[in-house]
Amino acid sequence: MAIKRSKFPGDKVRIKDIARVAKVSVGTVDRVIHNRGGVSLDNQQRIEKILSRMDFKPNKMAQLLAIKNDYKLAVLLPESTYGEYWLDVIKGIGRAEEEVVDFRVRVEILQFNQYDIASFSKAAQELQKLNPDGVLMAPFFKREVLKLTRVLEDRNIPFVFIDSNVDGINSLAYYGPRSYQSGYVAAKMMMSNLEKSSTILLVGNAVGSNQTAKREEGFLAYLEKYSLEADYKILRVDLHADDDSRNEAQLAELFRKNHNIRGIIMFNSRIHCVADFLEKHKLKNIRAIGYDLLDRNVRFLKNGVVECIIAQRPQLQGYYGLMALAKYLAFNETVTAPVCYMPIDILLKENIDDYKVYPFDVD
Amino acid sequence: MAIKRSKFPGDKVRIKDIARVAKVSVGTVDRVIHNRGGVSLDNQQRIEKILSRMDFKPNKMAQLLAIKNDYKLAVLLPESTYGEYWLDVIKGIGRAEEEVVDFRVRVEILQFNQYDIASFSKAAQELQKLNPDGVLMAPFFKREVLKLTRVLEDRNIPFVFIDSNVDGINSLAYYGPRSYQSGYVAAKMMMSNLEKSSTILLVGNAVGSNQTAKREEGFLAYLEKYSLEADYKILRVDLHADDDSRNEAQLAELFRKNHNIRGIIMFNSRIHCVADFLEKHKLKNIRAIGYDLLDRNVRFLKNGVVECIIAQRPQLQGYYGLMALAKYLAFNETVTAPVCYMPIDILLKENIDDYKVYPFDVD
DNA sequence: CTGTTAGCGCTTTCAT
DNA sequence: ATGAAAGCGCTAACAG
Repeated sequence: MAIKRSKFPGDKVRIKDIARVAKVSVGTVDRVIHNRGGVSLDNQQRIEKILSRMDFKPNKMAQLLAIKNDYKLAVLLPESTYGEYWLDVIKGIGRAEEEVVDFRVRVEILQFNQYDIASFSKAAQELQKLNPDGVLMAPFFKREVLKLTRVLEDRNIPFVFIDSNVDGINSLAYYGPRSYQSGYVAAKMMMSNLEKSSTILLVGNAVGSNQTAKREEGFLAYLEKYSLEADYKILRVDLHADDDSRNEAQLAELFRKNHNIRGIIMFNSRIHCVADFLEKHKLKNIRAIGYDLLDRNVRFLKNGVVECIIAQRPQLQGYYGLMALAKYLAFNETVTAPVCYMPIDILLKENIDDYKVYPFDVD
Repeated sequence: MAIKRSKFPGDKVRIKDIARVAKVSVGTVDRVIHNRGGVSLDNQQRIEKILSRMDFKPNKMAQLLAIKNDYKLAVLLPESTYGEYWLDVIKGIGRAEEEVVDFRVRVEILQFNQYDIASFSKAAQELQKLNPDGVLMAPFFKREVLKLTRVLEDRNIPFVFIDSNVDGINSLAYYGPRSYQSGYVAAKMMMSNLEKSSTILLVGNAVGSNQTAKREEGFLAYLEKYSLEADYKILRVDLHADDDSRNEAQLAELFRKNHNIRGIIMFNSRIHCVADFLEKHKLKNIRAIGYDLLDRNVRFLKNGVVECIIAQRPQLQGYYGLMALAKYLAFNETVTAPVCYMPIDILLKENIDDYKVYPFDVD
């Protein structure tokens, strides 16, 4: 299909125009635009006035063409060993990178083991050696994070948090969930029409992350708010990240001892483990609710073993995080939403099919 | 905060490099890159090979700086008289426009009365006079749409549909909801724990749009699928777009005659009318479900009068629609997802607060 | 058919 | 403190 074009309306005001009006050279105008100094106070002020009067907006193309520097962004994330959650985050980062690669922004990804402080420190070291122009990170291990951000602040390197926020640190932006609130939502989904005096099983992390803990808090807060604790029996158990057979034994034991389990909520992303168990033992009529759209979770959502999954847009977190840095650095744009919480998405069998966030994605 | 920069790695291959390798001038290379013809077959093929071997990627900045044309996109949408739904669409368009305005893409918005064919035709006429390079439209009035798209196809002007799709038309892309499915989801939300043998009130459009009809179909399909029709009494009524007092009378009448109404689903975006009524008459314990996050609807969601709102990302539709055109025209990018259905978002009192789609939005 | 060249708007260096 | 001019990579008009 041939592409038609219309003439460009020559309305934009250029540096040259400013220079002509101010009766100075483009060089001088450029100096005041960028506060490079070396301009007489008189000229300085006069040109500034003209600049704003004529509403000068630099042409980004020309700017980027003329500038010879590029921006190196470092990304610090957990490895994606335990489910593809972090892969989704990286996908979003990749999409953002594509959009800004033409603006001389490059991205380097560093990963660490989310259960191993030392690996975080090591990655943080590497990051410092990279000497990036900006950093995007998931702040695991508060102490280490503080150490790192202090260095970054010293070097005037801006950084953005995703996944969870750290109080008292002046980051450029935070894009992530409100875990407490998402636990609250999960409770709502769990409790609507759950048979009274039945048992609800809460499953947590053996390793214990801040995020799952907060979700649980939110969940319990809902029960309390609507005074539901008395009507149900609440059971609590921790499962391990990798020991499947042990987990299965644990679940079997629980179900043997409790015949009235009607609801299971898993606060981390491994509801599929529970679903595996339920499916294998043909346990029906149990409402399973979990987090994060891992493929295995989605499968169980679609076949009805899992009732509901709460999601928090991992892709979007990565995308927005990187874009915030890129816009801040390459476009000199201020970040208008320094703190932005991800929507708490409620996914059911019935609405999972149309749930995609990026139509321009490759897959 | 001072911005640090690292050196740009001089890795990019330029037209000049290709020319040197091929022992021709940049002009010739440019000709084959753009298939402008006038190149000997020999050179043509040789240069093409070198181009791909050296993985030449044009520098967009330079390109956009050199090109003097701009792209004029026309947008054809309903007026936003009846609630701010279309304002949200426009907001998304505005955001997209901002992102591409530096790439010489301008946007002109034309609006019509969605209840008046003639106004659509008139707007379509204007649009043709504009002679845009691309068109984004909400295809109301199938017949008229066909007329318009035929003209556009004749002139090789690409167009994108949002809000609803038109079968048998070869649009560049479609971004919108699956209304049937969203009705199905609404039914799920309605029926979970709804008291048996109670009455459900379905409210439709007096004017009747395709979209509301499809939502209703989906809703009923759910009831049928789970054989719920027998357990409930289904009542149906149409309300009018603007006649508030008449609507109120109608509702009052219905409630007088039916004392067991426990659920109300409104298939258009005016659940707030129903909510007004419920609030005024202090009718509690009735599950009201509706569509679209108009401010008035959200208010009732937050205060608990409305239980659930189904939303379909109007902003995103506008944003993606415009971006698809812009990328196609200004960036020569193919549209990877010609048909993309919007997520069916389930909003409750508990998750409405974090529901925003654009962290970079002004508001 | 092919090469040359003058921009596009901005940055930056080098004189003055 | 200021101006002139050489690019950045690409396009397009013009000359051969």
